[in-house]
Amino acid sequence: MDQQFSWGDGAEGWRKGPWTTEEDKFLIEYVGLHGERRWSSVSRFSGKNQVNSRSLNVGLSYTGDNLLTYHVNSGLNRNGKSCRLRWVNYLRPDLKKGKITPQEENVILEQHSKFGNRWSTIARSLPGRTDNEIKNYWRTHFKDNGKASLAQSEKSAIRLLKRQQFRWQQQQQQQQQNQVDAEKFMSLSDETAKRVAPPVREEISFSSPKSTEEQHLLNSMFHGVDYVPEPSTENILWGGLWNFDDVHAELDSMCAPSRAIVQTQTTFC
DNA sequence: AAGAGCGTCAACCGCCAACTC
DNA sequence: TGAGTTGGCGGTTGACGCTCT
Repeated sequence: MDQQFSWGDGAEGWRKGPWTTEEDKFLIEYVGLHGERRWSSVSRFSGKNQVNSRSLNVGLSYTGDNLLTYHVNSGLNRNGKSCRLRWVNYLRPDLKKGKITPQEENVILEQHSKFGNRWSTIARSLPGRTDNEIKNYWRTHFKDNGKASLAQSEKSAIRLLKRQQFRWQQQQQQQQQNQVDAEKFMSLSDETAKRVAPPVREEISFSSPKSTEEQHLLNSMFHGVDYVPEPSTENILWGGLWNFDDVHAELDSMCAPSRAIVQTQTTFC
């Protein structure tokens, strides 16, 4: 959280830099009441949770004499553009988090060949994906493909594959652990069910939804729908990434186990 | 072990079109 | 009708974490 101090305030007094969970909460509350418009008035809006809202704009600034100035305002001390961007790219409940799937990758390639760098146009073909996300994806995966040497592509691919295999192993371990836990829980549940009070909805701590699960939790908050985790599509992506024609044979053999995983996951989905 | 390099992504900037008064 | 405001868009930057050398 100390990052916010390094970014400091903008020339016009607007706060810049990473958003805090409180600011997110405030913005969500604002959009819930006023809809996705009048972004510039977010800064003047005071939420119903006045205590928390006030705490949003507690800022510390360095004055130059080893003094930290403490200032409190009402409203969200962000400019309209920043608010809109945060909402559109991160807080919108219909956002789809997680990796770009091969299908989406194909759409991006297809649309980019039609429209070029018109990211917002491309994004309309991919519900739940933002122009920023697509832009970043394109830059990361395709932009320099023409320039990149084969050796670099291979190195990059090997590195990515290793990382993916590592993650998959971790996922498997986690699943096994979850299964063990679930079995333990089930064996205990019969005994405890009689003693436990009616299920209490666990309070969601409001943090930035970094993961798909967190994003779904946010969706639940908006729509009152219970969150049901979807099977991970992360591995499926690799089917798409490995479509490059010039991938070395060595990589091919390395991919074999990974492809088996992809197959399994695909049938699961 | 440590620094360099790379990938990823959130956020900012500047421009421009649409809207409002 | 023109000036000011607002919102949308594409480009760019910077931080962070991971991998490589």
